[in-house]
Amino acid sequence: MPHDHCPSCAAPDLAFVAHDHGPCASDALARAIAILAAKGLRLTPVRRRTLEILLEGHRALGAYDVLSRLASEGFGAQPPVAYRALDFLEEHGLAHRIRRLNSFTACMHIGENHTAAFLICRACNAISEAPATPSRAALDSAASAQGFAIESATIEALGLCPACQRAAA
Amino acid sequence: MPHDHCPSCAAPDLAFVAHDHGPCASDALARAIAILAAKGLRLTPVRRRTLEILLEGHRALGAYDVLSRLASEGFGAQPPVAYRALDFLEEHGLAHRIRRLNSFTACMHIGENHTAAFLICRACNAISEAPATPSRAALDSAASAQGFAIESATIEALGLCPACQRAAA
DNA sequence: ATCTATATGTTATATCGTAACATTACAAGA
DNA sequence: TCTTGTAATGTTACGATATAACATATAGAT
Repeated sequence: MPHDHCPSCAAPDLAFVAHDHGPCASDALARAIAILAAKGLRLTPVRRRTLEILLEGHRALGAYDVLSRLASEGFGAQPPVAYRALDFLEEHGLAHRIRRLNSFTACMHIGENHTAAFLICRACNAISEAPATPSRAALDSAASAQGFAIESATIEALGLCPACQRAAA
Repeated sequence: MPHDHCPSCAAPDLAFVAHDHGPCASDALARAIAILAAKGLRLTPVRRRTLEILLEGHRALGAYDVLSRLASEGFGAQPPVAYRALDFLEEHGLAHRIRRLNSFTACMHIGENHTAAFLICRACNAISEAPATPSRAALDSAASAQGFAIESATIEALGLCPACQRAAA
């Protein structure tokens, strides 16, 4: 369900475009709070901080990167601390796992019911969450041709963002 | 480039269908030999055996699974032995990496120039290589809307194959 | 205030993957 | 045939990613 009243839905993904990132982050955080409240789930300090860390940029962070940030801020220092927070965020649609990088990124379309496709720049590591509806529909159709029932889909592309293409040329 | 003269191109993927698997494997091996010969590359004993192991079924094997098989047959017993063979096969289109499972599966469409989509049954672990052309086209179009140049795509779906859906019902 | 479910923290270990370097086999030219 | 450069295989050692199992603490309900 796209929100046409909000900037992040109307506009294409800004990951590859210079922009004021503050609103991206604060908007996402506000949505996260609303969604968890609606579901009766708790955005505890570790979880909130983990989400904020992911929201610092359009990139993916490994669990151990997140962990060292958390540890330096007084949270637990062992892997399950990070994995649990990240898994919670992913389970409730606030973050995504980037399989290609064994890492995690904040969801930029919180609250929209979506399959995400990720464009991963191999040069600058920026990650854009692209509209995946058509791609997902095509995948659904290939799956039903074999009688396969999809429960979750992973769609990721590795390549070069516009700026890094120019830099490489 | 589909081969309409060969069974594996004309027919839909057989992973979820009971079938005589012998031809799948021997056909794939024959194609692998032809392709490597054409490129002047060597299908050495480890590489060949690794491919044969992957070709034993429509499923994915972890690098360490492959490694223990290789080791038990007198090949080296250290991880790089398996990873090198697997990476070689992937690089030349004879095998695919399944990101979702951190594992590898034989390519069932060797020699066809394709982006693969994988249907992964979470109950029986069978893996089907589905036609991904439409899905990939949609992804390309989402990428170019952001000026992103895709170099490689990962399209995977987790769910239930027909037989396991019936078993679950 | 107590109870219960949830969340956080720990130790320990499993699993996946690669860097660096020594040794062996191979193919191509002298 | 013999050298010789290159590719392939093997090793040790380690780094990176992830989870099992269990102890402690906290929030919210009664």
